[in-house]
Amino acid sequence: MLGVFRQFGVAQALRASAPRTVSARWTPQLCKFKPLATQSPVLVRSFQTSFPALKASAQAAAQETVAESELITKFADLQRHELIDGTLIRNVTSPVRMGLETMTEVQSHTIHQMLQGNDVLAQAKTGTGKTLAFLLPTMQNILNDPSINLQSRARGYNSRSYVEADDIRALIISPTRELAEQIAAEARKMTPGTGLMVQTAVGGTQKRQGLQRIQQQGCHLLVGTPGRIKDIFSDRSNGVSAPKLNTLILDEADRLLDQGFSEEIEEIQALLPNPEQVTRQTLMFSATVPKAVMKMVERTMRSDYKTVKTVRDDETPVHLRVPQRTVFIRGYENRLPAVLEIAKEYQARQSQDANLRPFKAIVYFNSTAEVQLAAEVFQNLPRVPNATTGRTDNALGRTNVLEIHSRLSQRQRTYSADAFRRASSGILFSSDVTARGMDFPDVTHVIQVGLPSDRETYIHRTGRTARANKTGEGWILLHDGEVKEMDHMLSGIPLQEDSQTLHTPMADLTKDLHDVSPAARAMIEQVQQATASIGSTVKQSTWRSQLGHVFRTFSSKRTALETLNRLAVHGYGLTEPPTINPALAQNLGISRYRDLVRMEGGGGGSGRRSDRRGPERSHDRESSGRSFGSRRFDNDDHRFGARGSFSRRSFGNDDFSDRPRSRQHRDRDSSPYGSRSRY
DNA sequence: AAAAAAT
Repeated sequence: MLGVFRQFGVAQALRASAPRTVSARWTPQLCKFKPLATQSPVLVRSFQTSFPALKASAQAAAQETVAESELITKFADLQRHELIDGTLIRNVTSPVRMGLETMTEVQSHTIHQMLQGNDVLAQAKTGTGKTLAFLLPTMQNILNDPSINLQSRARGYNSRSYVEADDIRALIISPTRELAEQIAAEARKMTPGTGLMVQTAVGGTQKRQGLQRIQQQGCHLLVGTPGRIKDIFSDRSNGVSAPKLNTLILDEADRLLDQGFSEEIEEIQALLPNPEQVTRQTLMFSATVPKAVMKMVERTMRSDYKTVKTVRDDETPVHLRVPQRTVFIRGYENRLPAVLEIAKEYQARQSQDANLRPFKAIVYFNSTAEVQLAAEVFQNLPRVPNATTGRTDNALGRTNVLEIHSRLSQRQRTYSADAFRRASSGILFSSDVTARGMDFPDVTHVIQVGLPSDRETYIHRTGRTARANKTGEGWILLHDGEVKEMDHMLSGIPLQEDSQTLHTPMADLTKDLHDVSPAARAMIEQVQQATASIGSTVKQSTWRSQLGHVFRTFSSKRTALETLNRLAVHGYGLTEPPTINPALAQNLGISRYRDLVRMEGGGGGSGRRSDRRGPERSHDRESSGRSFGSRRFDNDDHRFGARGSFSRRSFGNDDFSDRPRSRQHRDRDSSPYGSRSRY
């Protein structure tokens, strides 16, 4: 079977059995080089690039979109037309393996273009099977090469029982370790019986062991993260190399090519064989292609690259298809109670409605410290004996509480990812490590706590739900102060304000909770109780970790400070907001808010006032000679004692009714927003 | 002070 491909090559197979392809519609000039077309598509391509006229015509062809009717849409047909090896197709279609039958639009277009030997920029939405789209043709191209030493052949014909470590043919780069592992896992489902070896190279794992595995088992496809890949390829003595690398794939290309990653990607490319000597196909997958990234794309890919854009109407992108709700919260201290309430409200309905799937949510925060704190709070939720099960359950019953972010060891990260994948019900507190590409089955909720750093991130996070024809819902918890930025960042996204479903978001946690409904009050108190047992150092650093993001997303620095200060006291239960380094305050542009900022300096947090005053004042250039800040603390201290674990002492924005400015802000921004239906 | 990513 493989012999057929080797003998005739893909190009001929395409012409013979699938005449309705791009190559068949290419302009007559191409026909002059007919003999070449019967050889491997790699040769056709390298020829094109060296003839300007031909290159131009190829570009013209690139503009044409392949008509829907001319594309192969069933995996089985790829085998029937002898485009893809039967074993590969069996692995994809077999019910006991991947069980796939029909290709998604991205898959059919990308596979088509790749088998033609084209460079491809695929703009595909999340959850449309991008991984398979590039793995299948990549593997086929490797199998097409007669010089490839496959695992089974090695056993049969060679004295050695392994394939070489220096025969990497395809390199797949991903922005996160988990995504790399996920891609490799999918690749390994496709390879049984083909003799292809897939290996990973990611950070956080034993480098020596990884190298050993590659050396002993060989490697045709290497999937990894930039740092480790660069590390491995820079060391020429480890025997791992890719002198015949024919395929380079950048998954989540927009991420890999943006600031912070692009340099490393270029360094990796410099370590790979020169594409002038070893023909190389480059593929980039990206849900969005910002202008800044386009420059890198054009620098990396051959000029005749093809763009695959999926525009079919019935494949609406997840972020336009999934119901998404905005919940306005009174303060940041309402965030975790609101998350708890979303979970409980759904669980209550789910227990009554067999059609609802078990609660499985990813909760996104913008800093790892926040993720850690939230996970700890939810793990600490008070447990009560459950009469029916005999176990002690917390408010969420048997829901798995997991966390994932870069502060965890790779072991813990892998555990969390696997456990959440397997869990039928669970809540995963996450940083943006899982925002892109991760495929957790059956996620019912994506909850974003605060605005993400950019629009793309919002869309990618939301894309973790409603995958594989399932439904899902998106939630975002926002403060009034973030509305302006939200309008800008998330314009055009169908967000609907929901002020009905939940009761905790607008509760005033700076006051007694007697006018809050008993159920909501119970949730707030459970969160407060769970928060109380966490150390203040942790809370202080968590608080500080949010500064940058908050001042970027709030339109008013004053409101931002008030929000943060309330969070510190009424959310975290600290006696006073943490101090801020004067230089940092300067950077954040907040040093003039002397009544709201506690400047770091001298004796430290709980020291006597006189200890703090000196250095603080000396640093503040905008000082008018009066120190409201310190006075305020002095006054507050004797007015309010710590009551229980939560001080009721007000700080900064005492409450909205006391501050006409804040109220005005709310009235202006919140109400009109709430009443206008944007869709 | 801030996701991620090499040790």
